[in-house]
Formats: sequence, C-alpha cells, structure tokens
Amino acid sequence: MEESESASDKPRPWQSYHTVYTNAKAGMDGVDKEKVQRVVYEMSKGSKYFENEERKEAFIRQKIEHMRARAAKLSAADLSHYQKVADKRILELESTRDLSRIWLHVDMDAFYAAVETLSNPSLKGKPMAVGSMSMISTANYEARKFGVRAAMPGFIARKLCPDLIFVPTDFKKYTYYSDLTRKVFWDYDPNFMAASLDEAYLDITKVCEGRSITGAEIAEELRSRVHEETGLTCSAGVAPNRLLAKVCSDINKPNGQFVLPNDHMAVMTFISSLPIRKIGGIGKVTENILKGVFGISTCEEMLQKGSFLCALFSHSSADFFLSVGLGLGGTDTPEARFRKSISSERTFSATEDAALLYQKLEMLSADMQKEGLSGRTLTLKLKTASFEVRTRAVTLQKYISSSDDILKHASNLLKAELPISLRLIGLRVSHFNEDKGVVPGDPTQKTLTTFLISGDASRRTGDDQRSLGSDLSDLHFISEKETAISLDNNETCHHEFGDPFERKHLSDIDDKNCISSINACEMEKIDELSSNKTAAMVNTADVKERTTKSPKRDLSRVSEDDSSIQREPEDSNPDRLNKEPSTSGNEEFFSLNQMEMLFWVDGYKCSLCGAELPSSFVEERQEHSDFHLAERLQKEESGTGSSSLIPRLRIVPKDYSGSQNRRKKHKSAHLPIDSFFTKKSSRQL
DNA sequence: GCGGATCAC
DNA sequence: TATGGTGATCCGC
Repeated sequence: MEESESASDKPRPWQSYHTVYTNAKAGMDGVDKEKVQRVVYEMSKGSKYFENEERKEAFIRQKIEHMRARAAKLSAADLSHYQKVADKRILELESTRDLSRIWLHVDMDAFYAAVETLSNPSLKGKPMAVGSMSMISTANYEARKFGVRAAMPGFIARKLCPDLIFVPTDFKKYTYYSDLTRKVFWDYDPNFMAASLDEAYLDITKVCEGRSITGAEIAEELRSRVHEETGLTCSAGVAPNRLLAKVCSDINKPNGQFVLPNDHMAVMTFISSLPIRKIGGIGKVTENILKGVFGISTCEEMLQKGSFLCALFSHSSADFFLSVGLGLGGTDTPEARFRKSISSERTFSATEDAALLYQKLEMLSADMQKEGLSGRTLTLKLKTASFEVRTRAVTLQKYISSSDDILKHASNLLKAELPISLRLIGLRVSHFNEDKGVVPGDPTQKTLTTFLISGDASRRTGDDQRSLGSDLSDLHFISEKETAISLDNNETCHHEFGDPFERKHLSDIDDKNCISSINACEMEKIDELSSNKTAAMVNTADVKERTTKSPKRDLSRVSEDDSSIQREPEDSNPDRLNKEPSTSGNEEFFSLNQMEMLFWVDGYKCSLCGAELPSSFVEERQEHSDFHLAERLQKEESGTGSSSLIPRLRIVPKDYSGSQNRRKKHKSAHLPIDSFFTKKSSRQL
C-alpha cells in the first residue's frame, strides 16, 4: 500500500488494484497501462468480484509480511549454513545441465482471433475479441493496442475499446486448424508435445543434425509451412530446453522467432536480466512474494538470494527457483501420462434457491456420466455469490460412474453447505483406477474405465463446447516428462454407449433408503423438508465421516497453527457452523444441516440426537461420535448400487506447465503459497 | 485423504 | 447486467 504512491501526490486508488491485465504481453507495447489500470479499476470497483480480489490481495500481503519477519530472524549462522546448502544445490543442478538438445516452442499468434478472421476476412484490421461480454478468450492485435486481452471480461474490454467486435468462440473451427498445424509439427518431431490447441514443443535435435541445418532455419521453415497450410502465422522460440524455448517464442511475437544458442554463457546472459514473471510456473502471486520478501525480480537474483530461498522454501520449491536462475528446465521427452481427473463446472447467476442448485447438480452429473469416467473420489466445487471458492470431497469404497451415483453423493456434499448463495457449481471425479491395488471386496472393479494414451489434445476453454473428433489424434503420441504438457482429449476413440442407468433426479426411493437409517425425529424434518423445498434430501452418507470427525472445516483455516496470519473477516456469508444450533431449530435447512454434523450444543448436547455428555467425558463422547458414524456408514453401504459403466477408450491428456525441470523428477515445485510460510524451521536439507 | 491455492491456456 | 472452464500439483493437516 504505502509503496504504491511515489510520483505524484494525487490519490490514485487504481494503482493498488493489482490486475493481471497490465502484465507485459505480446502486442501490449504501446498500451497506456495506467489508463487500462484505471478503467479496470473503475469498472470493477464495488463489485463482489473486486471485493474478493481485495481480500485475496490482503491475505497475500500478510503472508509476505510473515515471510519477511522470518527472513529477518535468520542469524548470521543460519545464513552461512543456507548459503552452503544453496551453493551445493546449485552445483548439483548445474551438473544436470544438458546442452545437447534443441527445443522449439511454437505458439500460434492470437490463435482464435486469427482463425475467426480467416473465416471472416472483413474482420481484418479491426479490433476484435473472441469471447463474450463476460469473458474474452483472445483478442487480435488491433484490440490489444487498447489494452484488451485474454481473460478480461468483455464489458471492460468494450470500455477500453468501444468499437471492439465480439465473436463467439467456435472450438470446432479452432480444432480443425490446430490439427492442420500439428500435421506440420509431426513432420519435424513425431513425438511433439502439444501444450494446447495453439502451442507445442518440438525436439528438433535430430532434424537439425540430419539435415545439417540450424535451429533458426528449421524454425523459419516450420513457420513458413504452417502459414502455407493454414494461412495463420505463428512465433517460435529455439533453445536448449523447453523452459527457455517458451520464453523465447514470446520475444518476437507475432510472426517472429528468437533463437538462444546452446551455449552456457549465452544462456546465463539471457537468463540474468530476465524478469521471473516470464518463467512458466511463476505467476502473479509468486512474483509478488519473491519481489516483496526478497526483492527478487530477475532470474539472476534467484541465485544471489539462494541462501534465503533455501532457508524459507521447501526443498522442491527452492530447487525450482535455483534451476530457473541457472536457466535449466526440460530437456528430455517425458512419457505420456494418464489423466488424473475429469471435471465439469458451470457459472450461473447467483442463487440460494436450493431447488435450483440441485438442478445444476443434476445437469453436471449427467455431463460427468457422459464422460464415461469411473472414479472413487468425488469433489464438489462451489463459488459463493461473494466469489469465495470451496471444495468438498468424498472418497468412496466403490468406483462410481453413473449420473445417479454421482448426483447422490454430490447432493450429500451440497446439502451440508446449505443454505448458501452460489454462482458456480462444479463436479470432479478423480482417483481413477490407476492405483495398483484392487480394493478388497469391491465388486465394481471390473467397471473401471479404460484409458488409452494418445497424443494431443488441448483444453477446451472459454464457453462450453465439447471437443470434436480429430482425425489426427492417432498420429501424434504425445509424451512428456519433466515438463508436463497438457494434452487434450480429442475423444476420437470413444464409442457412445447407451447408458443403462438413465434414471434421473433424486427419487423417492433414494429418500427412503436414506431415511431408513435415521431416527424418527429427523424423519419428520426430512419429510417436511422434501415436501417444502426440493427433492434434495437424499441419503446422508459419506460426508458425515469427515464432518463428525473434524468439526473444524472453515474454522480450521482460521486456526492457530498459522497464528501470525490472520484471516480476513469472513464477510457476510451466512455460514453454517458459525451459528450455534442454539436450539431454535427454526428453518428447515438448519435441521437438515445439523443432521450430519456432530458437535456439542452449548458444550454438552449432541447435535444429532440430543444426548447430553459433558466435555469431561472424553471417551464417552468419542464412543458416541463413533456410534453416529457407524450409523452413517451403514447407511452408506446400502446406498451405493453396483452400477457399472462399460469401459470406454479415451485419450489421455497430461498436465502441462510451461517447461520446468521440476515436477516429475524431483517431485516438483509449484509453490503453493502456503508452503512459503509453513516450512518448518527445522530444515531437512 | 481433504481443502485451499496457484498456474497455465 | 456482467469477471470462464479444465486439469494438475503442492502443502499442511
């Protein structure tokens, strides 16, 4: 806060709103950043979104303060020790340097916008954005001159550029053109790694050697061929590893390229003054922290501050930072990996109407079933009207795949959160079959979805749209290793099986199943509720286990372990759990919620059955809790059907992450912000 | 295993 | 009027 004002005395509130939209990006050179910042601020100010952003920023500031305090406490002896640790680590990392590979990163220029212009040439030369009033996927270069850019809401973009033309997304088109580019990529590296529809990494070492030609020449040729095949331009970066190649492709964008020779000195010179934000994996938050705590802005400074990084960050995070300082990252071709989760989420106008919310769940459940997935863990994602994001998960004994099963468990998770006003609901299924083991006594095992590893794919972004078949997907078999590359599924191989379990919505039968294990008193409430509100009450199942065991939840976050960091006031969220069940069981949902949560009303009364047990009766309380838990588990047993789904082939993507030498090999290092503060003072280096 | 967070496209 | 969707990973519990 204090540091933001410097030049003039005039108050400039927008300067403290750290939007990401002013971050340097291709095509944003001549942009009046201050104006963009001001407009974004003016358009955002006062909104729920804005308030949430401010809360997040305040939280980060606290984290930074906390870290600075810790750094300041390091003694000379500590620093001496960590300096040795850092020096040793740097030597070890340096020994892994491999300058024998030549990597090329291709990045299509304003891809979606360029494709749209191809199909509608009248757009040429005019500021245009692909997306909607809510969100822009991509803007052409004419629009970027106004500060319009991807991830910016359309209504703000229009303010920046009143003549902006909006074109809705059409992934079918983008996929088609993406495939054309990939056919070209394939000629240079059949194992190329597609990072998205418009980005790919190619190991061109062999091509260069085979044709006695330079990386620069290959890049020129490839870009020329892409243009011939598609009419689109792209930019390329050539470097000894993927991390650097990615950075390089951005340098002369659009329609340009940059080559970093496979030379140690050249790499170090290049990396030295490079802003850390250019590195894939270092985003807005990490940048702020490294800058705010250590004054690190360039990659070079990563090495200079090595001792501090080793002292305050986890081993893997420190490793990542140091390797960035050395310009290392991604030289070999990783193996293809299986997708680990599938999800579906939808934003809508905020509502607290439970019936509507369950309706959304139904739709999502149906979507998930179509994916042909089968997993054990179901995660419900919620975004409140105030933009707070929460997730609630359950891991089941059995694999589930039918929309009914998904909906049933998802409903249970949602129920525990009511009442609540939401603007987004999402479902994710994970814990696929991959795990070696067979779950003992689980008859549904045979129903595990089969996965087929294959190449390419890119994420579908923007507005919803199912990706379409791609005739190319069989060609490239993408793989990857230290650097994960996100491959999208083209779903070319799957067959559509009729779903034998098409029953929809929660039925009365479900309700009865559930009720059977609940005591009479609560049945009344349920009947009352189901007639009144929604078909919401299904069985209460898995949720309990967790909730009964650890009544903490949100409270836990505010808890003391991180005592020095205070959480922002929970604003006005009518949160369950905050309000004591002060016996006034007035509203319907209230009683329903409490049904699943065991805690001691007024300090001694069981919230579930009213039994009275003073806090000194520790063991008795535990037994009592176990009793309710058993009750729930029993219910759960009878609840899960043995529905199965015919295995279906799917192409598997992999994650991506720019190009880092972390992950895989050394377990990685994305630096979850929390990790910055949690590193035990007792280092294990 | 769960939940919050960060990141990338 | 209005601030996305999908997938991965990390860390502390």
